Amino acid sequence: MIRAERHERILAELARKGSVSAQDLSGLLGASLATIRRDISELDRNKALVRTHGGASLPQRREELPYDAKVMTYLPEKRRIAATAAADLVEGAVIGLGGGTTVMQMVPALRHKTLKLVTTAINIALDLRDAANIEVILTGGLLRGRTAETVGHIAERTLRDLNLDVTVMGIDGIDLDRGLTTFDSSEAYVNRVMAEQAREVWFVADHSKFGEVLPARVVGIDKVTRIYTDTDLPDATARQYRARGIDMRLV
Amino acid sequence: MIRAERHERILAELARKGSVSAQDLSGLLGASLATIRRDISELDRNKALVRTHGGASLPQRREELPYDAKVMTYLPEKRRIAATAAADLVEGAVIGLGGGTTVMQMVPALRHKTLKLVTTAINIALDLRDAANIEVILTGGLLRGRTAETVGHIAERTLRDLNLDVTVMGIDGIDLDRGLTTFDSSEAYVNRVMAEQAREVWFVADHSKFGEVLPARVVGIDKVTRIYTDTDLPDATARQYRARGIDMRLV
DNA sequence: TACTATAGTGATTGATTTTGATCGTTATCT
DNA sequence: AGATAACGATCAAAATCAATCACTATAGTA
Repeated sequence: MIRAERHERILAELARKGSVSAQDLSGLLGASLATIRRDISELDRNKALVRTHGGASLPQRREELPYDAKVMTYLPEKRRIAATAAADLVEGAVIGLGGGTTVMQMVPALRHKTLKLVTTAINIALDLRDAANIEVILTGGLLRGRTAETVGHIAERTLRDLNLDVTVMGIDGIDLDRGLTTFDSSEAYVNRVMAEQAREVWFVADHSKFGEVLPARVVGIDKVTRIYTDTDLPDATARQYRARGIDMRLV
Repeated sequence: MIRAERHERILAELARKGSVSAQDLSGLLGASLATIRRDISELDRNKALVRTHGGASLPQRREELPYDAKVMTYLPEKRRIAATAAADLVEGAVIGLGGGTTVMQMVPALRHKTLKLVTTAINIALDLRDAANIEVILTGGLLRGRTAETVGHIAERTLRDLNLDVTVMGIDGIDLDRGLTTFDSSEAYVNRVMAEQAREVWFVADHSKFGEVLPARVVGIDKVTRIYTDTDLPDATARQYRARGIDMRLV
């Protein structure tokens, strides 16, 4: 039996039982324990299963965060920014939430508010699904694996039928001339629609995002009504944005 | 038996009974008291249960308990059923997936296939978002907290524009006369639409769901083309369904 | 064809982890 | 308080693991 076939059958057995011992696999596949262990180790490296003492079991895919490293940078600042922005949302409002690590940090502060949330990010939706006074509407659409956000015409159509009081975005780049920009153009487009449907657009991000220009444009600066960022933003920069009529909140 | 299996069976026993003695577990799993105690301690550290004098009992967070118990009941059967149904999906097909604990168990087996999935359940979407050859489309709509499924007109509209090869449903009740039924009428309606959009409807559930009739009707029996269940289903019952032209697969 | 390089497999060995039994201590029940 | 059961700590036995090496199959090269 070739290795690829053994791997498939190990995974099939795992899907069937939840966990298997190396002994059983050895008998089942007619391969030695050494070979089974090598197979299991390799599949473990590929994250297809988790190796345990005596065999293997299914990986627990419980609500883990999609970003990991990105989440950690400027985390205290992100928390302050997110908590302040969340507190400023008026009760009962209809809020659009884009994806991004900073917006994600709003979740704990949103939990006890009364709001109607419209979001493209399924991890935000999952975290807030049991909040008593929050109504969560998912845009739906094609799911992007990296960011756990939905994009495409389905998401767009859902958004076009909704009128939002405020859209809160945490985008990778903001620049006076180039506006809000991000990596992925399909995500950029959905975020643009969400911004267009809202009376106000709030931008939340730590100071490192200022001056960053990325490939895909979301909206121009003039669409942004308010910005929450941290106090490390240079005064001169803050003044430039205020001159464009944006309500700057440094926390 | 490896540790992962013992842990799962301890939790299953706990979900069923509410509390168990170390003595009983020792007899049930064929492991010594010392090992059972070590297992219980470990599960207690992971907050999966609470250790008590003489055994273990369920943790206090009452919110999640009904769902956890539902996941654990007939888990081995659900795994077998789900893995078999998943393996029978032809590569490249467009599949509709409803919610439910049995459908959820298809995730590990779906991971390595090439499919286009349309689902109302965000936990399924989240688990499969990083699968290489799977395209996940979320219906979107209003999120129901208890089941993490989306419902309402947004979900319906998304589904109406899609043609599915197969819809796989795991519904709480199936009855020859009353058809597929569930608790929540809005979830029932979305599932009905998903069934209507599909060329085939596969029903997956352990044998305990047969004969159950719940308030909200999804579709009649005649809409179901294939049923996967476990071998504990009485032969007479299986024959009745076969007489209605349904392809019964007992695994 | 014969030779060689390479990768995969299975067996062996000593190291490591897990397990089950023992025993003094602690908790629970009457 | 006394009896009983469960507990934690400890240790030896058993199972599993990692590392290594020899054997086999295959492909490529001369």
